[in-house]
Amino acid sequence: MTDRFAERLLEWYDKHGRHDLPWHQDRSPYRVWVSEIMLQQTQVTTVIPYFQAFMERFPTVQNLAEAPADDVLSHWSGLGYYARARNLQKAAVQVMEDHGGEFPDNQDKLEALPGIGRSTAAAIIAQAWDRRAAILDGNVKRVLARYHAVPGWPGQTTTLNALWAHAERHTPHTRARDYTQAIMDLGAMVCTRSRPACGECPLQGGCEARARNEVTLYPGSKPKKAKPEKATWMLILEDVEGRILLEQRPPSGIWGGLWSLPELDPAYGAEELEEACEQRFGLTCSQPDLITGFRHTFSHYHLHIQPARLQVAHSQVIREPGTHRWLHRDEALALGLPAPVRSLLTNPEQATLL
DNA sequence: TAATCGTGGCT
DNA sequence: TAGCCAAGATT
Repeated sequence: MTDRFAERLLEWYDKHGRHDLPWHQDRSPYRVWVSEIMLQQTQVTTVIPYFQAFMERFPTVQNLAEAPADDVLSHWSGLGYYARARNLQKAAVQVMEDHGGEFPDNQDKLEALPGIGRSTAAAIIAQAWDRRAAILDGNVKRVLARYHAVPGWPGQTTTLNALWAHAERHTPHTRARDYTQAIMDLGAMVCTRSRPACGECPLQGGCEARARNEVTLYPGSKPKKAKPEKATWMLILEDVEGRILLEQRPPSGIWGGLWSLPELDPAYGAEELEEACEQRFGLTCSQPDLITGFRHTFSHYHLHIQPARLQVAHSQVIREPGTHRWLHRDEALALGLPAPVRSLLTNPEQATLL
């Protein structure tokens, strides 16, 4: 290193960085790990309340390893990317069984745990043990792509390799913990995606994109593709006692492992729903009431959700008994539910009959 | 290599 | 307001 990248960055961090986020007090490997997983593709302000509740319910890795899977998922409900929650508990079990309850403190063994990749492993090493390890999250990618005017978008291998090389080279041998926090804070607070505050940046003197007056051209943007439109029936099956039928989704795929409302193929017409419920669940239902549908946008497609409410005479489900439950509304909301299902059940007054 | 996996904030 | 994107990892 011939420039003073890390030095300038740390000086800025001491004055302007974030020093008191919830996971900054008591930086045990367990707390650092949970925070890093929650923060994957998720903004800090969203994570904070989830982190607090999660730590209160699962204070140690042993508590997490021994908890019911439903309990873990319910604490993740609304946070998204639910494979993170499933992997989190798998990893907790591995830490207990393979590492005697102590987190491994090196890159390779951390990456062997499910849900921990190269950047997250490095973040844990730097934050928990204050040892040198290069991270490369969205903030660091943006800072480095601008500072070095790295062409291309980070999805390309050559671009990604270049960014990793810069990340490794800039990471200092001292104050590794502060440095990793500092470069993320810079990306989040100064070198932002839009309207970066270059005038307040400690690295403005060496920033190649700024020298070219092309800051917002970096990093390159990912090529956009049209999102396909999909549709589904979402069934609100209600028995005479006001209980609702919940169905646990398969472990992989969208909302994997979460409890949700039963769905039917959109190829069914409204007049066929009653018969379909009979076939699928062995339930005798009333004619469906259709509720105003809505469009839910995912990263890769749009999903038109068409709710239908049916009254059920006797509440028994013959098929797949382990994956269905009749629950009252408040009991259902205590489970892990997808966000649109949660809002559908939370605001029934918003549901207009068609 | 490219698709998949969620939700909420921002513009 | 519709699209972009965020403390990425997995398949």
